[in-house]
Amino acid sequence: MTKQRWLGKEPVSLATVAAQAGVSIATVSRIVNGETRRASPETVERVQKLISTLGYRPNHVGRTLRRRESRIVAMLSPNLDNPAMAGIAASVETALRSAGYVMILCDTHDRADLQDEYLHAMRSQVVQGYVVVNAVQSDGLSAAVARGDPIVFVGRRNPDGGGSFVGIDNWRAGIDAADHLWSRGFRELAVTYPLQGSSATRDRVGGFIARLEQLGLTRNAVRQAGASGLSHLEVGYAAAKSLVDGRPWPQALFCPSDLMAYGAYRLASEHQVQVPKECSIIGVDDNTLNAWIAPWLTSVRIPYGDFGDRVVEQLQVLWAGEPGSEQLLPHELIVR
Amino acid sequence: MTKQRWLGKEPVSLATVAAQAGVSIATVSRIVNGETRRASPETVERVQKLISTLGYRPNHVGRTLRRRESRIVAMLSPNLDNPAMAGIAASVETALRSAGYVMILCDTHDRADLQDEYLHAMRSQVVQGYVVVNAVQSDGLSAAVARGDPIVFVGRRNPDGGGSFVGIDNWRAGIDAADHLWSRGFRELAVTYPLQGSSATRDRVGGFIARLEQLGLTRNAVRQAGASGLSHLEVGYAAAKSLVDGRPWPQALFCPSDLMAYGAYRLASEHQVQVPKECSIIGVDDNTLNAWIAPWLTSVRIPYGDFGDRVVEQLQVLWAGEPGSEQLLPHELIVR
DNA sequence: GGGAACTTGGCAAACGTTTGCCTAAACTGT
DNA sequence: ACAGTTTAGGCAAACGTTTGCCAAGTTCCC
Repeated sequence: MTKQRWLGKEPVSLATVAAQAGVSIATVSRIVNGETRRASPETVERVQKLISTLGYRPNHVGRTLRRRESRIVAMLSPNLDNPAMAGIAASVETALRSAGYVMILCDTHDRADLQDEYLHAMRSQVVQGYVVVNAVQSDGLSAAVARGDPIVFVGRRNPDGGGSFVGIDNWRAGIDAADHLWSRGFRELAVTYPLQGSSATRDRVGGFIARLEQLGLTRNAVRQAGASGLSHLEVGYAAAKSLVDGRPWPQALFCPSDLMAYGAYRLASEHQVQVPKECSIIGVDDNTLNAWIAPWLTSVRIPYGDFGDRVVEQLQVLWAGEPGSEQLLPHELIVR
Repeated sequence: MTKQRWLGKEPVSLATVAAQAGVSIATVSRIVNGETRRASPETVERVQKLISTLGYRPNHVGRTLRRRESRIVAMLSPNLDNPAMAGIAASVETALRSAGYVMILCDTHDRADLQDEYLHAMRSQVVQGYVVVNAVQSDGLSAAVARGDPIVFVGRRNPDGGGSFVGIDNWRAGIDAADHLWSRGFRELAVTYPLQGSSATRDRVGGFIARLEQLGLTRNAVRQAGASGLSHLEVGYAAAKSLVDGRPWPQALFCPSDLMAYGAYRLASEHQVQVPKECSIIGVDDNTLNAWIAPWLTSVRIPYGDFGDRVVEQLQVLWAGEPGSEQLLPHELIVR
């Protein structure tokens, strides 16, 4: 009794409308779905009036069971606290909505077990597709891919390879960062990275170093330091610490994410090192807040706001039974 | 054919398992739900083995239709891009998950029409409850409240009054900010606010001004400026601009949100005004990033990470048929 | 040995939709 | 007038579960 009060006092269904209108459920269903040719104009009008006065709304659960499509898409994201992830979530949500879908959001905390748990749970919910941001390797994911479930990978590629992907050319982003610093005349360079890095951060760092070698720096001339930790903020701080431990700060430091750059910045502040005067820091993401409170940071802007549309495009491709593709969006170096 | 490939090649249902096991659907259903006393130990084992080898997972849609509970909760939030909102979303998601629910996330962009559209859509999805962050007044919302739908309001109270609420004592937060600045000896004070402000920001500003009057400042001694705009970042910038237009900067400035404080900070930077040396800025929220890149900002910390548990508590109260209550969480002034 | 109680499990009705098929009645053309 | 077509709408099966009720068979107690 009290348990189902959430349904409203009057769970008005097709049957309710049909009874009031004196027609069959089938007829009401057809009218609801716009198939007006199967009923006389008077019937249609009578039923439509009743629908609006009774406030009838099709029950999606019944519809899903019958039609076998839920219009629900699951998004699995690691830590939503990361502004970049939140940006992706917002963008995808908006794009899905305008395509008539709703999004179930799952925070995997970057853990393989939680990712699997969610993948299972979402399958139970009969979701129509998955958007997996920064996927980690896991059995459940491999199984879903093998099953042919429609999955769009965002940020990181499918750990098992293949499939739909939306992101940027991370290697190229690293190259662009290197070119920028080089053209400014910096030669004492350093890079920090997360130890349990994903393909995305690895590529950024890889591109950065490879480019510098191409430009004439020896591999050892580029100082490198990794660290591990929960958040990129802490990773950036710790990595920077081990980088400058007892040594002078480099002229410029490349961090494969803005959060890591923030971590490095904190250490620089503690060391009274001025950014960017004494040490330039360059990150990746270009968080919205940078323009307001971190103008000292140069960053490779990733157009997260454009991800949503591409993700939905890819989902539609997969739903059509065609193979997905890689969508690389343009990034842009922002200097303030 | 291709259309339903997402279901997997073998949509294994109770019927599948039952057929293989040579028992009825009912028996399998009972075993799945742990009602083992209704079958012989051998049957139970045989069925359970089959369940795991076939990879059977209960279909939530069928279950929802029958049981009339979807274990889905809808969260309506304005702009997820705001780190505070993202923090709430993350916290609520985690709390819901550990209570066995999943969350559908809807970004209302602070628009009444979108809020209504989502409320309708979620009702169709037969969600079991709603978490509405910074609700705006709308017909659909009033209707949902009147219907007795379980709704927990977060951040802003129910515009129509009453109901469950999770948030902080905003008036008190304003008071605390005033006390802090006063105790530091500042007497030339100012405050900015959004023109189309919510009850939350109004209360913060109201408490701030009321306290200063109590302390002996006349109302006119507190400089005030409002502005409107899409984002609090821009509002903060514009309000600060109109505040200092041709006049000296105050000793301290209260902004009812961190984002507004960031906006004011940008203007201060453009005016070569040092923060906090020449002008102290105090915000509300205490964004995680403050410790890393905005140590100049004093802020009233809102424990967003604790919101999730309280929200779920309130939902459970509502589901039990009891009236919800107001949950005011403790805030804390953070000075760096 | 006979009723009571328990064990094991099946039947079938719901939950709200959608949709292929059927059927009358009305209309059309010749 | 009669066959053929169109119109208007109902029937019932399915989608995957859950669960109240019923029915045999077994055990137990006196």
